[in-house]
Amino acid sequence: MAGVSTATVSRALQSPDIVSKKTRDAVFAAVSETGYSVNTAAQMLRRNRSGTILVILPDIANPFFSKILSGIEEVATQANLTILIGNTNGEDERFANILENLRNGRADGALLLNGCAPPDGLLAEGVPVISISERVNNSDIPHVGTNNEEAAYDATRYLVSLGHRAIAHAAGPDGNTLTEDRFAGYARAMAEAGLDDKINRVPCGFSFGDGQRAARHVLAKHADATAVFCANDESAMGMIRCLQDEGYVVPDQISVMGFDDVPYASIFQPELTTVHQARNLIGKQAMRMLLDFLSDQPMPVSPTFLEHSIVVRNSTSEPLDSGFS
Amino acid sequence: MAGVSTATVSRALQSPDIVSKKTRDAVFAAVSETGYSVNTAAQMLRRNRSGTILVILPDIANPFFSKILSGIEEVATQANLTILIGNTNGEDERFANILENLRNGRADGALLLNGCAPPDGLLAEGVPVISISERVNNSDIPHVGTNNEEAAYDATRYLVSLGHRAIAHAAGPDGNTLTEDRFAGYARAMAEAGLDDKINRVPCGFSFGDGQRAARHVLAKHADATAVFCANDESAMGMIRCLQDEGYVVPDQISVMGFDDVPYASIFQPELTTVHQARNLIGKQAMRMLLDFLSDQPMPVSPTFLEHSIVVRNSTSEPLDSGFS
DNA sequence: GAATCTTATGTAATCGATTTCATTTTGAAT
DNA sequence: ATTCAAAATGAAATCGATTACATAAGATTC
Repeated sequence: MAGVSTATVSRALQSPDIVSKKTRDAVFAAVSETGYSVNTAAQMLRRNRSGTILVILPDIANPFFSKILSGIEEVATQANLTILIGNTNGEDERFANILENLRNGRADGALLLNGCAPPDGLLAEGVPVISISERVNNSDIPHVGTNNEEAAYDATRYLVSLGHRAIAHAAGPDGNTLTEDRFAGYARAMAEAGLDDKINRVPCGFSFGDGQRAARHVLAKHADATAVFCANDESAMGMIRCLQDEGYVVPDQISVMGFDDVPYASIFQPELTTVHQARNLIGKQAMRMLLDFLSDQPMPVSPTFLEHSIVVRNSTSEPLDSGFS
Repeated sequence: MAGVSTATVSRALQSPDIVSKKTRDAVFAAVSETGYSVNTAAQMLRRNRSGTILVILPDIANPFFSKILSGIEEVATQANLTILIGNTNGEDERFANILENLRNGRADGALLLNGCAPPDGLLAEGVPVISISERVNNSDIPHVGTNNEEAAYDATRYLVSLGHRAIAHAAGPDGNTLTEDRFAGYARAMAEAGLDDKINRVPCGFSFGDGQRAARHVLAKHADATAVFCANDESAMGMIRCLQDEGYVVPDQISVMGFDDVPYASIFQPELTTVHQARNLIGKQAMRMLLDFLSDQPMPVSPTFLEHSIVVRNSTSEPLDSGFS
């Protein structure tokens, strides 16, 4: 004890400026002497704040999320907030359990990366939540991410500008807003180029294996395609690998484009042409918005979109005149 | 309120069996009616337990850690524990901040995946800690992982068994126990095969770029090498890519072997021959041990090693008689 | 039916930090 | 030196769940 009351200790630690220099020094000295550390539980209880925000994602191992996470962490750390990561694994029960953290006070707010609306009643009243990357359908949850429709439009236009006409789209999993947004952008660009009759939506998915399967589908049903725009990078790599296994040369005979620009996109052979998302910035921006909510700032109603860009590498080129044969 | 005291509510929720069926039902009814949720802060304060364990790792984005994490999570979830992830980014300051969670009561114990000893005094007294994967030098922290010396020995023996003689080792970063253990296993296998004079430790690192740089080193200084055993998969991929860029064919002219068996090892071309670590089991085992500590079981003194295995894919083959030229 | 033992519940203290309110100290102004 | 405002501190209530202890209700035995 430094000869002062606990009240003064608390003040010295939380708002050093309202305490006289003399006692402040005494308190800090005692703190470092004893190795005292504020008890978080008591603080949480009294303040009715946990100083923690919950990040909910479907799969921690997915490299797509890692940069977003770093962005979130950066801002959270600056603001002295802890982040608690909840891995849903795509399971509703896990999701529900994770949301419990908002009701029992373990977290003050949440960032939602799994694109699922919290079931009715599971979301505590007035708890700030922001969705990232994947919009949540039919909900008024504020959103931060990439304008997927626009980005897919740009990607498709790029392929068109190379001279491609028969461009297929390997779409993501059904019931996912990313899938719909990206398909819409693709379809718009195709229509605008007068290629309505070339619009081909190939059912695919987001995994490497999905891409391989979709490649066989393309070869079987759309053999005239000279380019495929895939819903994400992983499926694009699967698509390419399967095409190569079948003896096709990418991009000479068929161009393949991805979406996301994951770290591996530039290591894969051929290096992947793709749509770059500003993942770090998305994370930062979302976290900043959540901070605003936590200090009772008003919520924006329209989604916040961050810049995307087309990254041209070696998986796309001008088509052979005849298409591949 | 269900007509009972708060004490009874607490009992009904925490140990349903010591409460009469009638009141138990009444309490549960009231709970689901009101959507009541136990306040974690108060519970933590009173119990002097957070029900949280801290997982400290250097880089959340590293795919090597993801499977370990899933294993940890599985066991933790079963035991009704929350896991808090701390990302050090390799920075000491971050590390210190993260350890603070053990002293302020936010977490009850920790799993250490960064291979760094907690600085003196920063580790709260009597807090259980287990190191995973990377041993912590000069410390008595219990350990769970792969026997790296043995695994590297097995890997090297596999290359020897293919007929290789001039086998270089691209070692990991200095000052890392993994680096030393793996080099030791390599050296032991080489010596045992009468190849002491062929032992070549090439400075490398764990990243793709490190592997590329090390490849140039090998070409420049050890042109007789017919095989390279790399410290991990990522550097092995970099090594292969650089060799390919220089016009060599892997594995025909030179074999390259990795370590870890990360997800990408089987997608990379050529598919990577590597050492598989039971990462999920390692995570599970470590978490189980931590649970034991938390319930005052004694700690094991010797490290717990889980099975590893050699996964043969396409980046290794028998050497050309003459080595590459 | 009384005595005894079990089981179920309530009362009240407790965990540790924060904060309102009251009190004391300091400093400035006259 | 006196007065008054401002600044610094302390006392005590509070957050919500748990639990030792006390008491009440119920079951069991004779």
